[in-house]
Amino acid sequence: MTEQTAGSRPTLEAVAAHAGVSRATASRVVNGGAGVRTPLVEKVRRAVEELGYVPNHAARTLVTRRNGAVAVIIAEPEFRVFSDPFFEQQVRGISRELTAHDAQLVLLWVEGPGDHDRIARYLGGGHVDGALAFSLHSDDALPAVIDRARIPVVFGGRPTPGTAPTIPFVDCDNRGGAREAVRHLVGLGRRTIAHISGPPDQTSAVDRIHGYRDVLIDADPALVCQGDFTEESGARAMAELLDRRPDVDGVFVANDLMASGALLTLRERGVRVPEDVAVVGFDDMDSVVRRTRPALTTVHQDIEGMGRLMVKLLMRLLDGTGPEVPESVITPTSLVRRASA
Amino acid sequence: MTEQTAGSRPTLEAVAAHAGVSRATASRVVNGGAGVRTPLVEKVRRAVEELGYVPNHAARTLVTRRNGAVAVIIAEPEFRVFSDPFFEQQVRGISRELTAHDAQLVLLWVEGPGDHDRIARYLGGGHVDGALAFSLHSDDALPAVIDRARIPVVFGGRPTPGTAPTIPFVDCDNRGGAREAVRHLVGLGRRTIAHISGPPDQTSAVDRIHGYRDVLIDADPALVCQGDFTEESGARAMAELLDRRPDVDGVFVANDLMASGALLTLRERGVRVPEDVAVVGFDDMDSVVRRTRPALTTVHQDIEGMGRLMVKLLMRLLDGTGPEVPESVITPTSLVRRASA
DNA sequence: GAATCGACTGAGAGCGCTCCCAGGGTCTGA
DNA sequence: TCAGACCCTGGGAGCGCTCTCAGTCGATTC
Repeated sequence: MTEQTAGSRPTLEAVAAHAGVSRATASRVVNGGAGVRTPLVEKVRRAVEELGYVPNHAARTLVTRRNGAVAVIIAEPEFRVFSDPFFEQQVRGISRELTAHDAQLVLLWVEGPGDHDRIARYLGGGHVDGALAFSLHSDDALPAVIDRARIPVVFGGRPTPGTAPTIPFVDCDNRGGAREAVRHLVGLGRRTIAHISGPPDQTSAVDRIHGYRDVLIDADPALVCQGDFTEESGARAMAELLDRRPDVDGVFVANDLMASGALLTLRERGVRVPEDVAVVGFDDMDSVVRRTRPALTTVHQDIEGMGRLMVKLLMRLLDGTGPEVPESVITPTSLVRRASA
Repeated sequence: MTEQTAGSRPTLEAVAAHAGVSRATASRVVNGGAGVRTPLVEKVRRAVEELGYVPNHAARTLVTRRNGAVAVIIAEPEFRVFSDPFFEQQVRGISRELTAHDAQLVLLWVEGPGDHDRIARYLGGGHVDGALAFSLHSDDALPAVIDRARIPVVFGGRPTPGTAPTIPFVDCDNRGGAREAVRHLVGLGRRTIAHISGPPDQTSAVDRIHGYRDVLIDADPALVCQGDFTEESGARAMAELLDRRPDVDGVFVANDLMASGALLTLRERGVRVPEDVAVVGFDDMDSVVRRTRPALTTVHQDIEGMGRLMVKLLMRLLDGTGPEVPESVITPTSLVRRASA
């Protein structure tokens, strides 16, 4: 019996032969060695080492029905989602946690509805044990596509109500964070507090408005101006707000990027921050916060931690541990006080 | 949700039975249907449809020894490689081309030397057919790790000489592009042309200096000032250059980001661009070029195309088509003339 | 009309691994 | 010293698919 076939990699069979044990025993050792006597474990380990044995992943998956890979679905309906620092941090958290679980990250990049079929086929094809996706817009058909694949999925961000009710998600406490931001402004003695909101088809934006309204129940509707989460839109919204209500003395902006834009407008108009108008952002995005003048007071969320949490939730789903449909997780936010408010 | 086969998914066997053919015939149809009579093809197709059959990837891989996945190795020895627009574009190109080849992208995120073992094991474990990696710094041990895995690999960017001699790469014509940039400055009648270079442990930076020297053989060494590819370093280098040689009337900067910094310094010092000093960058990075004043003349490279090319090269390696060791590809660059030179 | 040929089809042998189950060895208690 | 209990170990049966190879069947040719 030849031990090592030239060319191809050694198999478990070869390791077993080399160690003088059966394939079953070799397999046990390779998978942790529980229930195998120490001397045999040693022998097998040595054989593995000497032969440079690496388990064949496909063969293992075929019988275990587990392949140790998780898909991360990144949809790019618009400009540069991928290089968004928010995404980067979340994906990093996911990657780290996945590594800790010895699972692999398979990137599924969706460029449009034309890809949905491909994605569905892939997810359904048993290539991955589960998937992580990000809920973006309410008109996105992706959640439905993913749902159809019938594999465990966890969302990053709360999906639009009704889109995917059975899928657990991880989101930060957008509403609570917004409330805290607004209360902080109130606590500072501000009387006329405006809100620059994000696009209404994203739940995070909607939740943040709700948080604002929770505190300021009777606020003048003219005090809410909508942006689209970009810096320019924040600048524009701030200008409009200033025109509508020159008496504004506090602004809660739905994200840091727009807050940065708002700060620019305020400076241009000669409005002092925080003396005349106090500004609070949301996200505590490092790359933005570092460069605003004055330093931005904002609502911090642990983005990387949310990524890790998504993986943990998914792993629980895969293990079958915990409740059948694990409840979603809302992570806490905290206000970071800097100079702008 | 719907009923569908309780528990496990239908197998080829089931499809065959449903269609009244053998497993072999069903397999042929699923894999293109060549050599099967039309009525049978129809029958099998219908069975596949009705049963919602999806091939089991692991089983297929087990016998074909091909798994249709390619690893993209992203090393992050420093701050935010991932959200770098350069990377984003390249990865997008890779992703698109991979999809066109029906292959899957597996992301391998390397966070440090501690991960090397994991990566090596993964690459060697038959999880992927090949790998794509980016050569970053000369002191990086990653190329060696990858080389040891003995699977087809293609690099993005030329590796440091001696690191991985047998691995093909895709790089743009850094030297030629640099030469064109400098010649353009010469053609503009500039006499004292400086160069702001990148970090010397990256081949792209080295090649660009070489290109500069190719044209300006006798240039004063004081005309070359080193940066680290960041905007700030470009600003600093420009300041130093101005101090050393106030008579400078042209600068070739090794990348756009540093060029943007240089432009800032020039403006601060009241030096007119391009009247007093003409500036040429490198990369034609959209996000940078769009915001410089004046608009930056720069050397364009097709980054997404390079990503696609990496995949094409790898596919050729996997197919066994073409030469045993395919030669690397150097993509052309082109000068984009804008206002700064 | 029979022989030859070519085009399809299907049976069966694995790919490399895990896991069930029976059998053998060892250890303990009487 | 021997039976019974308990551990280990190894044989063997697949996991679902591809692929070779032999066999079938209709068509073509003389």
